[in-house]
Parts: sequence; C-alpha cells; structure tokens
Amino acid sequence: MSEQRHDLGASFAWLARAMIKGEAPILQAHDVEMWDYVVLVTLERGPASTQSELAAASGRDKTRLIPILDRLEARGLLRRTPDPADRRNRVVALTTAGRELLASCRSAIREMEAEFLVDLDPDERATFVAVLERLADAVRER
Amino acid sequence: MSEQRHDLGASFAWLARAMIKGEAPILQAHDVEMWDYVVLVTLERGPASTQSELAAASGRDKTRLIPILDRLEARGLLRRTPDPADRRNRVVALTTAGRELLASCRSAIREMEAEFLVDLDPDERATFVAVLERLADAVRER
DNA sequence: TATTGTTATACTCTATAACTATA
DNA sequence: TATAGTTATAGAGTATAACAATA
Repeated sequence: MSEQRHDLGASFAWLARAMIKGEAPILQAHDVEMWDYVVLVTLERGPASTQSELAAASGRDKTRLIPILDRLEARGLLRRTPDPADRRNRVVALTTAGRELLASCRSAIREMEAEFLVDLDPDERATFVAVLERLADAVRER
Repeated sequence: MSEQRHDLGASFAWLARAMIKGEAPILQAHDVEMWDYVVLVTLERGPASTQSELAAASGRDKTRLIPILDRLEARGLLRRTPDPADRRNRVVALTTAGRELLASCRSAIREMEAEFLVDLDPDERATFVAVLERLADAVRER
C-alpha cells in the first residue's frame, strides 16, 4: 500500500512550477514578466470591456493589474480607451505589436512544451493534453 | 486559428489553485495548514535523515520548514531526533498520530478528487491520472 | 574551514481600504 | 448612492544573511 499516487493538487503544483521555469528564459528574452504574458494571452481572444473583467479572467485582481497595464501600454503592446457609453470603463485591447510579441512568445513556449512531453506516446499525449484543457477550462469558468 | 489551447503552465496553475481550494476545508477540519500537510505527506515514505533533505523533497527551503516542524512536533505528529552518527543532523519521522491524521486527510482528499474527475470517462481518467503522476514524478526528481 | 539547524533582517508580494471620477 | 479605476497602507510571505553547535 505504500505505492500510492500523489495528490492531484501536488502534481499540478509541481508541474506548474516546472513550466514557469521553462517559460522564464523565453519571456525574459521578450522582456515580459510572467503576469504581463498572462494578460496578453487573456486579451488575445478579444478586448476586455472593463479592467475588472480582465482581472478576473486573468486570475489577478484589479489593483494588481494596474502596474501591468501601465507597463504594457507604455511599450505600445496594448491600449486603454475610455468607453464612450460609460466613461468610467476603459476598454483594453491588444495592439498589433502586442499581438506579434505574443505570437513569438507562444511559438517558443509550444516548442518547450513539446520537448517536455516528448517521452509520451502520441495517443497518451493527445488524451492528456485534451483532458487537461477540458478540466482547466471548467475551473476557469467558475 | 483562434481555437488555440492554453499554455500547459496556465492550465496546471489553474488546476493547482482549484485543488488547493478543494483541499482547504478538509485540512481546516484537521487543523493543519497546507504546508503542514505537504510535509506530512513527504515523510510518509519514510523518515528524512536531515531537515535540508526534507525541505528539498517538500519543495520548501530549510528556513521556512522550521516553524512547520515546530508546530507539528508540538502536536505530536512528528518527532525530531538527533542523529547519533552526526549530531548536527536531526532525523524527522512521523509518529503514529501523524500517520493517522495523514490517512484521514488523504481519504477525504481522494473523495474530493474523485468528485472532481467524475465527468471523465474511465479510460480517459486512468490515462490522465497516470500520465500526470509520471510527469510530476519526473519533475520532482530534478 | 565547512555544514546543520536556527534566528533575524530586509524585501517582495498580496489584500484591504481609501480616494477620484463618473454614473 | 454605487461602481470603475487608481493609489496608499498594512500584513503576510519569501529570500538572504548571520549565528551557534558540531564535524
């Protein structure tokens, strides 16, 4: 009975840590912090109509989001525009430069990930990646 | 092309967060902090011959481990005994009480996990859990 | 001199609560 | 009065370096 598996939470945490380490040199080469990248990724599907919404979607809170947006906007990677309909809101959207930087980061990360999964056989790998995506999406929706 | 999957790191991180949330009420009911539990789990396979070794295995560092060990030892869940061979070292081992508390936490966590995976079909689930374990173990060994 | 366990210090990150501007 | 965005403050968590005991 000593051959028990680890808790799912522990395994997820170790793997998250490993991937963060693997992404670090890539993000550094593009001069973005991890959370900068997370925000860019979140914006990829489309502009966020409010910053609070963006905060929730990216897993930060609205106060910690501010310096990130300041930094990225200063570099011309995104734009904050007041919403004419409700001028309290600021719509956040990627610029072309932001989209390009994101694409470059992503392809490097995909390579790193492929290397990481290289020992799995193709069927296993496909199942694993698909289930992982499905479970994570379910969690994100809550 | 907008139907891209998320980065593995992001998915792992969201899932880790979700499992930590799911474990919280269980650990609270047993009056242990998350890192207390991690240390108990690490000790389950056998005593740690030094605290630094235990720190590395549990993913903390040796200084942050101290208050955890103090707490758990005070509750009689583990024991620190000086190593006669090298009296600088302190061997850390679970007590019976520690092992019992651990077993109780674990079975509750396994129920929570089963509930979390309930929508997967059995084959998928088996593959997913096995691959997850294998990948995480590979990462832990480094 | 080097290492184990420990303590102390400084630093970063995070959460909370105020503030402003709009509604 | 309530909400979006922002700023400021306090608290928790983390990393680093110093310390005592042993080798």
